[in-house]
Amino acid sequence: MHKKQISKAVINRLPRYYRYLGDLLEKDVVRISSKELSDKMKVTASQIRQDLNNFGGFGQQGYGYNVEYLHTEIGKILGLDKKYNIIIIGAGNLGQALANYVDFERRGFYVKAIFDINPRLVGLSIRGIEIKNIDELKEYITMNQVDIAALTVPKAKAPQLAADLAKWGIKGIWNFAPTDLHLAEDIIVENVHLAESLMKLSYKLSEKNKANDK
Amino acid sequence: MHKKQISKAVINRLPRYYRYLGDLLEKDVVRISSKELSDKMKVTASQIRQDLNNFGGFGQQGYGYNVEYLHTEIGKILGLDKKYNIIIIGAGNLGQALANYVDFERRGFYVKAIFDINPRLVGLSIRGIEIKNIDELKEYITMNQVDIAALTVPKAKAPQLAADLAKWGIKGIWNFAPTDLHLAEDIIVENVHLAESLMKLSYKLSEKNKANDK
DNA sequence: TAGATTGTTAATCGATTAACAATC
DNA sequence: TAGATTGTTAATCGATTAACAATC
Repeated sequence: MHKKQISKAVINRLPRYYRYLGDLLEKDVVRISSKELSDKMKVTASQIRQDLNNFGGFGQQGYGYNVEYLHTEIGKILGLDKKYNIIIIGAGNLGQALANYVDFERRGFYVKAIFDINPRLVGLSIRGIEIKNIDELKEYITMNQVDIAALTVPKAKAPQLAADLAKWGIKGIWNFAPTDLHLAEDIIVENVHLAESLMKLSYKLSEKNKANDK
Repeated sequence: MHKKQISKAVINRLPRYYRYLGDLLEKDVVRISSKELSDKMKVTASQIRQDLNNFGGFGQQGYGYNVEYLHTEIGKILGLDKKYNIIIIGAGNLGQALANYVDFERRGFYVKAIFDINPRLVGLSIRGIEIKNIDELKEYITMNQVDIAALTVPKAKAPQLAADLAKWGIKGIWNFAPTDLHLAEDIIVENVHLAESLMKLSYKLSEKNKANDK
């Protein structure tokens, strides 16, 4: 059976749908039409229906979509019905911020350990999660089920570390280092490049300035 | 004169070009062809040439591109030749992580103040930058030139705060709150939705699992 | 039933890739 | 000059939007 590949553009929009549906759910909204949702989200109703129908018919003619049901189904598509064990590598400010972000657990992402190279940080705890020495990383991954490693280490350290993580059996890397990790393609990498995000903001600001100067 | 609008896809790629060129520059690489760069970046040479030619002819036939020149020119396109004053609103973990991220200054982004509602944080300093009471926000913005506000506050507070910031004359918002800010269109918003990034990773992981189960 | 809204096909639009003449 | 590589046009591909029959 030939399953049509879902386009990347669609996947990128799914978390946003999920967020809006979660917000509606909190407001006890029971049903919503693609038109109503399109008004809220500033996208076309057609796009919403096309996107959802990549995964199945979640709506009902003449009625629209049941908010709770659609929220749950998109959650399943995103894999949020599963639990993931995360380790954070790099206990700097960003690593600590991630470790403190309790909301992740609500979505099934559990931070199990933090690793750092700095002996002054090793032994400390964040939210009850111990900072371990990075020397113990290999053994930890081998002995525990770890699904995701969040990489908040300096750029220079990231590629080698990522290669090691892949070798030791990590499945996914949430990469915050400002570099691309070129790994075997069965290792999933999701990048968060803050500097690039800020540059986009900078671009848009200077575009606006140019427009105003005219 | 009719200036062709640059597509969003192109803008999104510019910071990545800038990063690769910066890396080449550090390695003292003088020239690079679109073909060589395409091999490194895993994109087509054709796309690189198309992207760059939206902004002008930066290369030379038979030679390629001068790395330093191209780096500088893309920097100008991105507005990195200008200086920006940033304030951070929300001195939680993420706000503190941003305040500590020295590298931003290298690119012309200067963190001038941090604001928080929590009286226990007010008065503390991060890298010599004082945490002020959020009550002083309006006056600060009015009295100082502030270009960008990084918003690292809880979701519930973000929309009202963003509306206030817009009213008080902020030009750009770097939004880390997991919500969309619907503001007048002359206010530039750049979102960093960490939870959505993690969901994409989750999706890709569960896709891989499904493929393996077959 | 009549009205509303989906699911889905077809049309349009835009982005990417290929190809090659221009030119360094 | 000959070889290399750009800048740019044309062809292809994919994503978005429009339209409407199906159906609740």
